[in-house]
Amino acid sequence: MYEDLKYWYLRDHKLFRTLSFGQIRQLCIITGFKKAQKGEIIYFSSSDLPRIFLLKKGNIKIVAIDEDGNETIKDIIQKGDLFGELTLEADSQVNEYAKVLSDDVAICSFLMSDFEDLLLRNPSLALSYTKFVGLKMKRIKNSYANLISKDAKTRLFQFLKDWADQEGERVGNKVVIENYLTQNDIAQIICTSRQTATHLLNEMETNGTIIYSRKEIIITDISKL
Amino acid sequence: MYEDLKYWYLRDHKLFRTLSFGQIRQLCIITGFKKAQKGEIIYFSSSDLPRIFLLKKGNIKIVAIDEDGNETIKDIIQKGDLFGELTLEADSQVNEYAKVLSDDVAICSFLMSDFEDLLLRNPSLALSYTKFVGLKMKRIKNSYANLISKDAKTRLFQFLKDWADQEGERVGNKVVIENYLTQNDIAQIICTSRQTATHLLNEMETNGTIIYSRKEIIITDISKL
DNA sequence: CTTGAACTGTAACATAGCCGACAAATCATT
DNA sequence: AATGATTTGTCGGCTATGTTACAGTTCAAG
Repeated sequence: MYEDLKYWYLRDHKLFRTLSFGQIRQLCIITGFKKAQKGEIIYFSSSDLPRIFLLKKGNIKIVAIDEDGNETIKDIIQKGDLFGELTLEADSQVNEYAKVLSDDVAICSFLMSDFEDLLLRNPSLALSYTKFVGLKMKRIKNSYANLISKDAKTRLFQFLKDWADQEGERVGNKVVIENYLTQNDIAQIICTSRQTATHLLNEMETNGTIIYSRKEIIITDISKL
Repeated sequence: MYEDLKYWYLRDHKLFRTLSFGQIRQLCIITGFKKAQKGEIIYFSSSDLPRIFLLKKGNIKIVAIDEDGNETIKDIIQKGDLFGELTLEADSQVNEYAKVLSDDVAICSFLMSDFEDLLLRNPSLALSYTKFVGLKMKRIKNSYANLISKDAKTRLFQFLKDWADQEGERVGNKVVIENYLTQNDIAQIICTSRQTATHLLNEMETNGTIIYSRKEIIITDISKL
């Protein structure tokens, strides 16, 4: 594999910026690299050694399947995000897979054990990582709090706002979001039925709050939510 | 303050067991210690320096108040748990307080900045701590997943099961739990109205699944849920 | 033993949103 | 252009649960 590329990818991530180039080189922990196309499904085989992944390009969704076969969207991972067992604790019984949402995707990965070694040798990185995991936790807490106490409409609003913040292209008060999700995906994310999501989106469209298409979503005035 | 007591309290916590007595002594980060009685409310004043707390004795609940004045139970903290800003990231805008549930309570606390220093000097502790936060996250994820996909009855069952696991005194298939929660508390934890909780508890009592009183809850046969 | 506050019990009513069912539109593939 | 698969639109009935409202119980404190 291209040695320089490895380092570049790691340095690029905000978590690793504190490390010197020498340190990264010396530690050199990347062991896997993968490209995939839209719709492709990536399994986390539990038999395999536990890994941490870094999404370099594109978007994927993490889907969990429970005992009854119901699918839930656990997470939407965006460019630059780390994912996988961030808790550094292998957890075999969970049944999850990742599905590629964008046109294509680049993922690199490293072994959890290697990463642990790295953390042990770099306390400041360990601290950053702890904060990173903490931040992730805070986000999850927040979004769940929303799910529970608010109704479907508010949840959709909140979701659109978040999405716009993270990925939207803002022009004045107008925000354009590239829409790589189906209405069903959106429904699953905000935890409602597909029908309700459809209904609410159409309502917003007739209100003039958004312009919806399969390619993109335009929020006509973000300041009005 | 009693120097020995400090060390003892820290060593006692599973997170700190990896440290030698010398290390703890040398680092010595405990700065606060507090006792409180049932019903007392402990505010986390945001003006104060950010701290991490360790509950040595008793139970408390963390309650958050949102913009509309609604109260939600964020967490139930039990003996031996760490709480406060576990993410090591001060977060001022959250409006939370802690209320003492058990007869009395002992809490010790240390400054977040001191703890950070400790982590920086003890990478293996940092790693343990990360895993600890991760575990906490996993628990939260699970309980929220429950809240969302299951109905109130299932949620109550799950809650009772968890509670029994954590604190129940098991005699054969019978489990006795010391009940320091009101039905309203339970309702808030499983995210339903007080009335529904009451109704479900009574239903379980007439079924013979549980024997409920304000002092204790007896699950007649844990194996049947 | 009394009194007030905090809990617990019960009922009637309203409703958000789930579900099933099907039609229409859009997209990908040959 | 044709065909099948996926996604979106729409409707009505149904159920779990929130809400409002009030009465009965328990408990602590004087």
